[in-house]
Amino acid sequence: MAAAARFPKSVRLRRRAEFLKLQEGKQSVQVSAACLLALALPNGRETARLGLTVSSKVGNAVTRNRIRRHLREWFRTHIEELPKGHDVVIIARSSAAAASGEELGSAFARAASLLKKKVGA
RNA sequence: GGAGCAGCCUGGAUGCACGCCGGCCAUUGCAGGACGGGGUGGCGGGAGGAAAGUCCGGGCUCCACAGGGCAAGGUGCUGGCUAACGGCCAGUCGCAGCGAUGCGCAGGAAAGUGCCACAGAAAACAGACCGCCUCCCGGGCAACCGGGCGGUAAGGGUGAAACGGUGCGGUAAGAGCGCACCGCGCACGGCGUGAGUCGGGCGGCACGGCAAACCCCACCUGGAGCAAGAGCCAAUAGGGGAGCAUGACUGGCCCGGUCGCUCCCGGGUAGCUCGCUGGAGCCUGCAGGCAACUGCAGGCCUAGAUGAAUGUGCGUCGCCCGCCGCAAGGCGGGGACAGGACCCGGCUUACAGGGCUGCUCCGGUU
RNA sequence: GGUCCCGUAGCUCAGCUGGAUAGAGUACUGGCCUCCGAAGCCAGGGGUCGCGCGUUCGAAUCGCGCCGGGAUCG
Repeated sequence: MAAAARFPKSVRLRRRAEFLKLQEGKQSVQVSAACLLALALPNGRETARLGLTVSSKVGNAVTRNRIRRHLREWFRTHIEELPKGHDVVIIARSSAAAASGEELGSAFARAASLLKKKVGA
């Protein structure tokens, strides 16, 4: 199971066009959980891919990095809870600045289960 | 011991597991082979004193190689340091403080223009409202009153500021009218590279303030920015329509220079690589200098990402706080400001806690 | 990386250039009007002029340094 807990570049969104496809595409599934906003869209691959959006309105660079790293850590350890073969974009709201690492993880978990339900249904 | 001033340093340490970024080596396999990309393994590397704000200065790159004039902007006591600076060091002067020290856009107001509300007679070539005084005329016994020609600016009151201040002499009353001291100005001499300072002398006072008002003087500045710019890259097109050519571009304008230009349709502007980290570099020693800093010698290599890495979890030790305990100790909690994006030199701002050095004042003891 | 703007009463703004009264609308309070309310009329309260330092006799205004908010270009 070591391979499942890794986070190489192949499971990340790395192009602006890929983000825009989810944010502006009408086919993407949208879900809200606590301080997070989640978007999902089938990507034609076997695994899920993650993209994170934490704008400068959330906080300074240290705060944004902390949020990004916690969300990435949860994705790395819980990738099987996400819908397979989908690109997932997580957008942090400004309230995420006050959330702890555990709160961010549980928010991500709720968003993931909601997404799975919506996509599977 | 207390109060304070200045400068500097530090910004937790360490173990295990799972990860991330890039480097080197090995291996696998796509491939005819190499290069290159992918997978796997090993080795060692991976945020700051401010990385921040973007307030200045430079390197570097490109532009029509930056030439002249005007304009615009900046700097502004002196000397030095520096690649350069609005920075730093050492001094001068002024202000604050008992002091150590701190702060200061600190040139020019007899080049010109402008402004100085209210109050006050008058606010900047001076003049005279209430006053003071000699003389003359009139009245009155007189004290004095009224008027006039003059002389004054001491006193009054206003103001932030009233054309040197205080004292003595002097005078009809007064006045730098004269003298002493202080202030101011001028030239001279000593010291200093200089800003200045010290000294004695002379002048009788002229020159109100504001230049963080316009301005004058001296000095400085070409523009844009690594999304600069270059390569893979060969074409950088070519076509149709309309308009202007007294046109357009080059940093604002002119000279100078360059070219046809602009708009619409259509097409394209994707991606990767380089730039990209070895540099005004860091450490140590010696030498010069009050210092900033510089020179020489030796040693060292210390992030290079690009939807953007340096993380998460569990421990141990150390620091701080609270509670329990006589104590050893136990339990719980806390650990700031903040994250590279081409690179340096400064400035400014934020910051839990800890440490070092020098100095000042006050008190006590010997 | 570059450039620009704003901050004044609870809210929206003027005053700043060219220095000397801090004002307007709205909201709030009280009164008048009305049977009551709205509208209208009258009166009143409410201001560290974002912060600090400076220049000046005097600073919302001028200078410098910050803080906060926003816009824009590539």
